[in-house]
Amino acid sequence: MNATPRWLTPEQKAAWDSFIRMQETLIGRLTRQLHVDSRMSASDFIVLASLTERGGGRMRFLDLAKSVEWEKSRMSHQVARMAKRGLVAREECPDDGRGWFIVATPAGYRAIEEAAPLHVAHVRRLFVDALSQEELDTLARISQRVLTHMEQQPD
Amino acid sequence: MNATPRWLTPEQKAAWDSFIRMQETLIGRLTRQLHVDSRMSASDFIVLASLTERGGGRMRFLDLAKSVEWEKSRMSHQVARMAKRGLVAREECPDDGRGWFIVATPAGYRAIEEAAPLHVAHVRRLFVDALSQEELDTLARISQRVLTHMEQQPD
DNA sequence: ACGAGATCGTTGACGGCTCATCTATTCCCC
DNA sequence: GGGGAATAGATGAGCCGTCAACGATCTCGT
Repeated sequence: MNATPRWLTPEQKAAWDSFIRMQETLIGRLTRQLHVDSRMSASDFIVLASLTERGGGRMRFLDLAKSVEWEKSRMSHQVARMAKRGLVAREECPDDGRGWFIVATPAGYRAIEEAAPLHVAHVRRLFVDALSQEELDTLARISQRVLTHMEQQPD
Repeated sequence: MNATPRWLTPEQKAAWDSFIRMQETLIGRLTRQLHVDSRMSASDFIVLASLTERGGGRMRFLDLAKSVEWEKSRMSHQVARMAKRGLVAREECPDDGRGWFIVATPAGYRAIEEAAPLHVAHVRRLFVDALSQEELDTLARISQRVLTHMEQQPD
């Protein structure tokens, strides 16, 4: 007895389903809109935003990866693609022969500065405007609770 | 005056950030866990689940796509991959020479039946168990509100 | 000073997603 | 019944993400 039930209750399933549906629809629309507006992927945006805001336009590779919570492999591929398109550049690191600095190029700055206000406008239009400040606070609290809970769980 | 502000308020930004972080972490962990447990992608899972639950194991291609709200191109690629791995098969449609039925193979049934309880267990462990039923209801209501709001917005 | 192990980052293979374009059929209206 | 528009679905290019394996450099104990 007290076995974990095999399925979710209808109420639990309803919550899960609507969360998943909302999240997929919202992320999908924002991603497509970002691409249409700015010819940038969500990954490009996040990397440039973190690099310029939190790193002053210049960060060690792994610090950059940590700042957006990505695995190094993902960041490595991403930086390679962005370097090819001229959004960032790699600079040698004098203190550590293995390492690199990733630098936002002028084109990278231009790209993020043009994209950011448009992106924020869509976030507002599709998400923020749908909810009251109280609902936003509640969602933040719930999200934080799930995050904290996950941190305590293995994998 | 009354111009739309360029950025979000700190409270709005906090809500947005924690939602995004939660959603990415949660989806990422569930996806990886599904692959480890069942050698299946989230897409495989969704398609097989919809096909077997809502379609009795046999559905017209576009009905299947609509049932999971995917574009036909995405579904076409997905079905091609799944067919190659033997999870589904295509059957000709007598009523419409352009169309196909997508059928879950025995291997497909086996795969979803093995994967589903494991997946649900992770959803419970990482998400449902983090929240009270009241919080789940609140999240469902908020998600629904965002969805409804998005439906009224162009693109 | 040297070797084991840790750390920094890259690479290749593979599957997944989007967009644009294409073919084959069916519908419908004259 | 013939021709144009709509519909069903496939295809190819290009980017993105994961996993596993790898080479290069650094660190630290002895």
